[in-house]
Amino acid sequence: MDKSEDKEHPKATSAEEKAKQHLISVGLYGRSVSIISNAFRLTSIIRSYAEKHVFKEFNLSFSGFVVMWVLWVWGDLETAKLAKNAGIAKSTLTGILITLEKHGYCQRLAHPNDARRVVVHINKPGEELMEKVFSKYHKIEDVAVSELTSDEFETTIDSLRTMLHTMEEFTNKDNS
Amino acid sequence: MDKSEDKEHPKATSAEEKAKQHLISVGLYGRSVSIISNAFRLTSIIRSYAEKHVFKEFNLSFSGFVVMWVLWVWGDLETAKLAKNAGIAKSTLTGILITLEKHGYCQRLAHPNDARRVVVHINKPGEELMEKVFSKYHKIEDVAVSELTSDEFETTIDSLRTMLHTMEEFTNKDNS
DNA sequence: TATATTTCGTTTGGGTACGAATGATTATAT
DNA sequence: ATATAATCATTCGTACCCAAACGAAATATA
Repeated sequence: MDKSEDKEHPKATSAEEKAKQHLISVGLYGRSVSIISNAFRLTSIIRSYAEKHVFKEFNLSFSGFVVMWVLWVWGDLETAKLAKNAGIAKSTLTGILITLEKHGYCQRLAHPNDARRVVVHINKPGEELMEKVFSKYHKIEDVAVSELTSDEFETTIDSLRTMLHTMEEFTNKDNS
Repeated sequence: MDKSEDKEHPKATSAEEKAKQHLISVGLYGRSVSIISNAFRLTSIIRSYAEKHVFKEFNLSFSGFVVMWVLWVWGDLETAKLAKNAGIAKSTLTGILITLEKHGYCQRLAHPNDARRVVVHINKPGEELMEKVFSKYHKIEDVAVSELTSDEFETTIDSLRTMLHTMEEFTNKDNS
C-alpha cells in the first residue's frame, strides 16, 4: 500500500463534475453529494461485478449471498432477525429461502416452543459454499482498496463506521 | 464539523465484530472487509430510508429517482446511455420509463435520424419534481456525513473516488 | 374458558432487475 | 438490388423487493 503523503487527489469523474455543475446552477449543491453518491456508485459496481463473476456460478443472487453470509456468521437465526440483519423485508426473505433451500444451502426448522416461528439453519453444503464464495468475493474487496494509502484506508474505515452509526441512530428515532 | 484531532475511533458494530471473529476462525479475514461491507450497509440504510421518507410520496422507486437524476443532470439521453449512467440494464429501463411516463415525469421521443433509437426527455413536471425530491434527499446525505471531522470528510471523498476509479478500471479490463 | 389482541411467517399485487430471445431498422456485402 | 449482418428497444421468463393483507398460533383480557 502506498504511503506517500503528497499523493495526488483523485479527479472527480465527469459524471460527478457534471452533477456538481448542475446542482450549483439550481442552487442545491452541497459537499455531501460527492461522498454519498460515490459510495452508491462504488457499491453498485462491486455488486454487479460480484454477481456476474462470483455469485452466478453458484446460483446465488446478491441478496442470497448476504442471507447466507449472515447465517454463516451468526449461526441459526429466526426469519425476522435474519431479514433484519440481511437488510431485506421479511416477505422478501421468504422467496430467497425457497431458492436457497432448493439448492440445499440452508433449511427451515420448526421452532421448539412456538409453532409460529421458523428457525433457519445453514447446511454443510452452505458452509462449504460460503468458504469458496467468500474467498472469491473478498478478492474483489481487496482490489477495490488496493490503491488507498494507509492513511486513507484507516480514515475511511473510521468514516464509514461513523456514518453508519449516525444513520442507524437517525433511522431508529422515528421507529419509536 | 468537529475538528479535534484526538477524536475517538468509532467502535465497530456487533455485526462487524462478529463477522471478523468468524472470518478469523476460518482463516479468511482481511482488512478490506470492514470498508466494503460497511459501505454496503451505509448505502443500504440510506436507500431504504430515502425510499420510505422521500421517494414514496412522489411515486418514485430508487431506480426511478436515479434515472430522473441522470436526465436532470445530463439532459436528453438515448436509452442505452441512460441505462448505463443509471447503472441498470436496458431491459430494466424500459419498465422504469413506463412508470415514469405514466406520471408525466419524462417522455420518449423518436430519434431524428435512426428509427431504432429512442431519446428520453425530462418534462417540466419532472424538473419540478427533481428540485423538490433532491433537496429532501440531500438532507439525508447531510445527516450521514454530519459527524465526520473535516479531515475525515476530505480523506473519505478522495478514498471513494480512488476506489471507484480502481473498480472502473478493473471491471473494464475484461470487457475488452 | 371464551374472546380479543398481539405476534409470527407467508401470500398477494405492483414494480423492479437481469440475461436471452425477439422483432424492427439500419448498415454492409455480394 | 438483394441477401446478410449488425444494432437498436422491447418482450419474456425467472427472481427479487416491498407494503399490506392474511391466517395460524400464542398471549392477554374478561
